[in-house]
Parts: sequence; structure tokens; C-alpha cells
Amino acid sequence: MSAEPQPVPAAPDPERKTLDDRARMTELERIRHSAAHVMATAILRLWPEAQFAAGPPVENGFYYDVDLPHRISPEDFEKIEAEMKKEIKANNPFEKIIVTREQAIADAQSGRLGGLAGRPGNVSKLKIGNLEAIPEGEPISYYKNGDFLDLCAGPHVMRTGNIGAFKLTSVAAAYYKGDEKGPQLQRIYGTAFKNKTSLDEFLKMQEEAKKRDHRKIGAEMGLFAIDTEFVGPGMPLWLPKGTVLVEELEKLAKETEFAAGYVRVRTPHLAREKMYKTSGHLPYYADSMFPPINLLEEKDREVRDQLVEFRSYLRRGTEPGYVEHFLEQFKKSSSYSVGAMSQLETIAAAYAADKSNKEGFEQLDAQIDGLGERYYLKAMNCPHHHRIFAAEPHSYRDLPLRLAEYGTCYRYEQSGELFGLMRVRSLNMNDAHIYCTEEQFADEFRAVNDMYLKYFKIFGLEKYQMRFSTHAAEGLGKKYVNEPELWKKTEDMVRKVLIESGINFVEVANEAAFYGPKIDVQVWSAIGREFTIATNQVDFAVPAKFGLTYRDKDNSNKTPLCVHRAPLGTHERFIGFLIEHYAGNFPLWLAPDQVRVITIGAEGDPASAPLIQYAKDIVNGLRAQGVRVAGDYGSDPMKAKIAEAEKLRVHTMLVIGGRDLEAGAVSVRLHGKGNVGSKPKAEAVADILAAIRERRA
RNA sequence: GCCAGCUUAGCUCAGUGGUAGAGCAGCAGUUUUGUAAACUGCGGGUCGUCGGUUCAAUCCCGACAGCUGGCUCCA
Repeated sequence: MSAEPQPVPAAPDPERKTLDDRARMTELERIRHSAAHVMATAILRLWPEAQFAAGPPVENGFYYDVDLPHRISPEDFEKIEAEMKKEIKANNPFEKIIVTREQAIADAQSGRLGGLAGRPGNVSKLKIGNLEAIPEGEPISYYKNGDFLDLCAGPHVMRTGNIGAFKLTSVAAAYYKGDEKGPQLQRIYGTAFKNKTSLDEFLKMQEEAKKRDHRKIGAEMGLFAIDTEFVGPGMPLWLPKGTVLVEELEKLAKETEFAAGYVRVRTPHLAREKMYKTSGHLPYYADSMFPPINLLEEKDREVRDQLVEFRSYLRRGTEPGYVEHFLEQFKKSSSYSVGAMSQLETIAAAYAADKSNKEGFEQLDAQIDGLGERYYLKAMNCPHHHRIFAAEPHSYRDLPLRLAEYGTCYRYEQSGELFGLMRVRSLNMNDAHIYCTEEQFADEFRAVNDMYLKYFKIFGLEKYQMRFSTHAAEGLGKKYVNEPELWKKTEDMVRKVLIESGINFVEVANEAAFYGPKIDVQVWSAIGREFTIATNQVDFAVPAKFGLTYRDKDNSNKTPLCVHRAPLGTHERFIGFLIEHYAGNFPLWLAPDQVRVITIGAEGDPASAPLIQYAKDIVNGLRAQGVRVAGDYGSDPMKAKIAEAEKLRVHTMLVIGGRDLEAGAVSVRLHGKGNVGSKPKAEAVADILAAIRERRA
């Protein structure tokens, strides 16, 4: 991929790290940043023509983007790592050199920058682009280790030998400066640590994450299936055992929301185009909605087919007289209205006058589109909920009104984005919209945050963070609704509540929703991986577009604020997260298979008949209490039955044999924990029921 | 959508230019048990789809689809 030297926009990049930000790099980040330079050094020794772009430390390691005709594959890693080891062993110092912009441009022109030596005819074009992004007045510096000279603001470790342990991990494609239109580079990922022990720990965590992969465990446990052939990619089917998880989560949410004063509603999965034109979603998000369903009556269908044909003739260029002929035929055969027909004649006339007439085509397209009704699959529930608000008149006495629904939404995510349950095209949201006055906002918002914290506790999530996304003034009218004052006012309100309630949050600019500020909730799983599971937004714009009002005390009509919140996010992503978090070993209240009664003795064997009856009584008793329980009365050896139940991750196994029957006891075995001993039957049953009721961890 | 890799039985994976194998699972028997696997037998595959090269393609080539890892995106 040999890219032309790229023109780079000189506009200041809001994402760009300042020199102060960089100076705060942790020791580990310095090690990784330095490892990126060492990797570049190694790659240049193997392929001297390589061109480098950027090589920063990232969350789990580092990468360097390289432009190189040779396609680097994991087979090359060993070779690169061997060269890296040499450079580390040489223990070269990282030398900082301050230069002028002119000097830097000259070194890039000669190919010296980002190389081991001058490379005549091989301009360091990506580095020139990087140079242009450095604001005037900011010092320009190089770092040099051995022969490798790189444009770099640092900081680094003192010497290459300070990189204790490293490993190259993967190679992927990346755009230069993240610009889809820019050249595509090879991004080589690696990780580095201060010593081998830490590296091994990290690799072990990666292994553990692999074992906990929700796609793998989901298949093993029979939770969900993705039938790409008949249903479609990104549209999971919930199997019976996965449905248990879905419904337990719904039950939890319904109880919690009922207690918090929510009311439930239900809405269809489709709506007319007008809905999303009004909400503003269509102009902003048309690309990620499924294309519309066009409802055409028979006569409209005919007209449409004729118009489409007419259009394609016009586009192709027609024989003289065709247009007139077509219109003649059209008048005779169709039920098209006189007004529309005369418009069509106008288009044809305009076309005759100017064959490149773009406007005419647009009018024709609009006519074709205007036929029939278009329905869209909903990509979010809010517009439907707004119409529920609009369905009845409201007074300030009705507020806050909290409408909750497990709404199914459909989003046409790009094919490359789909990922197991984590990124899907059909999703079930734990959705609710709170309509309230400005005065009520703080209390409502605080209550929503409390609900999050309550859930975190139930699922044993110790680490969380809220990402508070605000707008950027440049995006007003494009990415964001053009209401600068409302933006400021709402963001201030949100920030105030976050600070007052001591919530752990960070603020990020320019990532808000188009209608208001957004909060993404990040949590960390049991093995320390981050997931964004929920989102929470304030909407000051769309209720007004739908003309939603309530009658206030002073007898005037006012527009309510709307808080969008989904603490459990979508079932799909949340369950995906829970699978990793619990490694499939769900607590009793969630476990698809809660209890299995295993008999030492088989059904059909007369000697075991009393034992089997005892077992069945236990099973029936638990089932009557709503416990998901099964009995294994087969002739397999007990060890085999246990192995089977363990493999299925049955939470509690009640093993019973002659001894238990005599004592009126059961012997309790917990998944993953082994035999915990014998207990009176009634006690064991009471324990199980209590653990489920309390949603014990 | 873009780049790269991958696609053989329900699952995990062997294998070959001459139309395929193992283990587990499944099914049928036998066995009758104290905390992770008792024995025997049987069935199961258009080797992702479509096209090309070849006397012959699961294998070589191409297109498409899907998956995986990234990039971009995420109301």
C-alpha cells in the first residue's frame, strides 16, 4: 500500500494530547511507548523501506502503525521479536533531541526520520503529516535509540534495557490518523511489562478471558444461537436456558422499577416514517436503521413500476419521441392523479431542455418515494414513548411520569461491528423514559443513579465509572441540535448531580447524543475487563419536536424534560457481560439449571423404588415453588451423573442414596465447590428458596 | 463498510488432486452405583455457497456469504 504524501488538515485536533498530558505517562506506559520504538527499530532492520506513522501506548500494550509493501503476519513476529531482543540487550539510551521545524522537515524529506539512516528517494511522508499536526510554537523533538531516529514528544524509559518483558500479539489494519479516507496501514500490536512475571500474569488473564468468552460458554450451556443462514447475522435466538436469564433480569428490573414508581407500557416494533422525521433520528441515524418497509397498494405499485422504468430510460438516454410516447401510454393506463401527471410532464420537458438536469431526477425520485407509506423498524423506543405521553393530556400533577418497557429494537449495525451478543442487530432494552419538570430533574436523575448502584451490588460489581459526554460547539446544527443555551443548562444540571452524589465519573467532550448529554456506564468484570453496559441520556429537544406539553400551575403549557435510562442496557450485551463475569457459573437465582436431584439407584430397579419416590417428592416440591429443578434417575453410575451436572453448570446437586433416604436427608453438592455434606431435607430446601428469593451472590 | 485470517459431523479437531477420519455428544443395548465420566454396538458429512482449471476438486484459482481479529461507527 504505497500512499501518496497526504495533505493533512491543520485544524487543531481536540483529541490531541498536550505535552503536559504526555508528561503524566505512567512508568508502564513509558515502557510500552519505548517498546513501540524498539519494535519499529526491529522492523526497519528487516524491512528498511518501512514507513511509520504513530506508535503510542494503549490500554493493554502498544502498537505502531506501519506502511510496508510486505504484509506482516504472525509468522513474522518471531523474527521481529528476535531483533527487538537485540536492541534491548544493546541497552541503548533514549536520547531526546530538540530541533527546529525546518530541520525536522529536512530529515523527513531525506527519509532519515522514522528510519535507521537516510533513505534517499523514500520520504518519511507519514511523519511529515504528523509534523503538520504539531501546533506552531510547540517544541519539536526527536527520540533516538541506537540508529533509530523518531519524531516523538516522549517520554521514554532511560534505556532500551528497561523494557523488562514484551510480546507481539496481533496485526490489524488501521487508517492513518483514523481517517477512513486516508491510507490504510498495518497496525502491529504488542504488549510490554517491567518484568516477565507481570507479562505472564497478563497473558494468563487473556487466557482466562478466552475461556470465559461468552460465545463459547453460550454454546456450551445452550444459552443462545445465532442462525446466520435463516434468521440473519447479529440476531440471536434465545434458547430455553438463555431465556431463563432474560426473564430473571426482566423480573429483577420490573420489581425494582415498580418500587421506584415506574409504570409499564408496550409499543409496536414499527412506526411510520413521520415518527423518525419528527424525532430527528432519520436525518442523524438513517444509516444505522433498517431500510424502510414500503407499503404500496396495487395501483401505486403499477405507477411506481412505470415511473422507475421511465427514470431508467431517462438515465440511459432515450430515442427521440420516447418521452412523449411514454407519457401518452402512462395517461391511458394509469390511475395517476392529474396534478402528479402534469408534474411529470414538467420533469420530462426540463429533461428535454437539459439532459443533465439533476433537479428533474430528484423530483422524479421524490415522486417514486412518495408513493405508498413507509414504515421503519424502531431503532429506539423513545419516539413511541413520546406518543404515549401525547396520547393523554398531562398536568404538572402527573409528573414525573416514568414509562418503562422491555422494548425490542432493530439497528442495522455495520457487518464488521457484529460480535456475539455484544453488538447485535436486534436488541431488547431495559428502557424507560422519565418525563419531568426542570425542578424535578435532579431528584429523578439521582434516583436513576441509585438504581445503577443497587444493580452493581447485586451483581458484585466493585469497579464502575460513568462517562459523562457533552457536546462540542462546532457540532451544533450538525451532530447536535442547535440549542446552545439548553445544552449548557442541561450539562450543568447533570454535572451538578454527579458531583453532589459522589458518583465516580469522567467528563468527555464531543460524544453526546444529538438531543442531549449522555452518560455511559462502564463496569469491570471479575477478571478486570471493561464493558460499557448501560447508557443514560437527558433529552431537552425531542419532546418539543413532538409538541409534548403539560399544564403547569400557572395554567401555561410547558415542555417536559425527558431522561432516557437503561441501567441493564440490552439483554444481549448485559448477559454477554454476565457470562464472562461469572464464567457461566451463575448465582442460584440466575442459573438456568438451579437444582438437580441425583439418585444412587435407577428408576425401574425395584430395589430402588422408595429412593426414586423420595427423589421425585423433592423435585415436585421444589418445582411447586418455582425452582428450576430436574431429577436424574437414570442407570448411569453416580459419578457420571455428577460429571454431567457439573459440565452443565447445575448450581446445586442433591445427591441421594439409601443412607439419605433413611435419615430424611440430602447430600448437597455445589457446582465448582464439591460436596458440602449432608443436611436434613427441609433445611436444604429452605436454603435453596431463601438464596433465590434474596438473589444471593 | 474497510484490511487481514479463517470456514471439514451437533462440538473440538485430523487429513488427501482419485468423492473423508478421531474423540466427545446422540441413539440402542448391557451394567445398578456414595461425589467429575462403566462397557458394547449403531447412525451421522453435497468438506460454507456459486463458478473456473483438470480425465478427476474437500484440496488449486476466482467471486460471494458467514465468522474471527482490528479500523471506522455506536441514538
